[in-house]
Amino acid sequence: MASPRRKAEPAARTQDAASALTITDLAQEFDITPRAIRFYEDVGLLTPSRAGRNRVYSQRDRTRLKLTLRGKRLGLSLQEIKQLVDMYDSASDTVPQLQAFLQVLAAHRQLLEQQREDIEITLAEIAQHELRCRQLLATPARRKAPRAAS
Amino acid sequence: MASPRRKAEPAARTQDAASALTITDLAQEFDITPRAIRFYEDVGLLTPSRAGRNRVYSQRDRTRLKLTLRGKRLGLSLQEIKQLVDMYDSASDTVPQLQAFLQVLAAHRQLLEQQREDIEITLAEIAQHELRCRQLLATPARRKAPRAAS
DNA sequence: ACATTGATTGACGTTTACGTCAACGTGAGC
DNA sequence: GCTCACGTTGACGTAAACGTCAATCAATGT
Repeated sequence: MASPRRKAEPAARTQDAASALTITDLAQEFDITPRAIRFYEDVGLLTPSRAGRNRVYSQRDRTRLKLTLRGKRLGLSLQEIKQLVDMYDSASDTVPQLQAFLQVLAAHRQLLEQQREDIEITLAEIAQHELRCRQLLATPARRKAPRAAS
Repeated sequence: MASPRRKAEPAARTQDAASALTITDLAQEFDITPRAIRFYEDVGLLTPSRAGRNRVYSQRDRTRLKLTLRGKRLGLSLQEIKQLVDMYDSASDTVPQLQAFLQVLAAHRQLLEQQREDIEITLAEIAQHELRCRQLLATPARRKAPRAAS
């Protein structure tokens, strides 16, 4: 309980050394549970190497995790996220592959543009409501006047 | 099968007449199933009146449904949506209520602003990828050149 | 009168995205 | 040698958001 108990790094076994991350490193950095990270691995979003039994995460994994969480904030399913992220570092080279690629990109772009519009509208409405609230709070306490707006 | 089979509208029983909507009306308009609409009612998002056993939806219900679906596109849960939508037409009048109101609005605004940022970033990346794809497709068929980018 | 069409009410099933718990291994430090 | 914190592997549980029946009822066309 007293000693810092750092994980000693056995002289960089096979990996890059410096960029090696444990599962709790990632969990803490992104404020999620190890369970979630393992689940993302099951889905195929992460593919950590192993040091014995333990998972070792590279910077590539870290990036993919970051993208994953961003996708989640946008309401995408893990499958959709995988589609995107896989393409991000696959760099296909055949013509039909590239065309399919473009299809998926276009679909996602449309979705995102729709979302952006929804967000703008909602933000505008929220601003309206905030304004009204503040005005009501600013009025000198006229209690309960259920009049219709003029 | 030949006759249009419209639902005759029994001389506007108790409601506004013109704005009366059936569940399938709504379902078709918003391209969802009646089941989903009933589910939204269970959650408390919709409160249709009844014509006998059948549900009758007002324009208010229609609006709330529209807001609901917009919320869903933004990845909000039905509970979160209910929070927002309920406030939209509740117009509380006590000071603590208004302050709580503002709290919820601020929270949602923050969430939406985060999302907007995520979307901008993702759209930018997608644009990048689309560009790269199109450039690859435009190159005069040099098959498989696994060179690193210069 | 009767079949058809549309709506309703349970009730159970399903998918997604993890949470939770148990049992076990394991290197570090005392 | 023992503990102990950290990690792993199942396995099962769960909440959200409906889907999918089945049974039933009600109005309507013919």
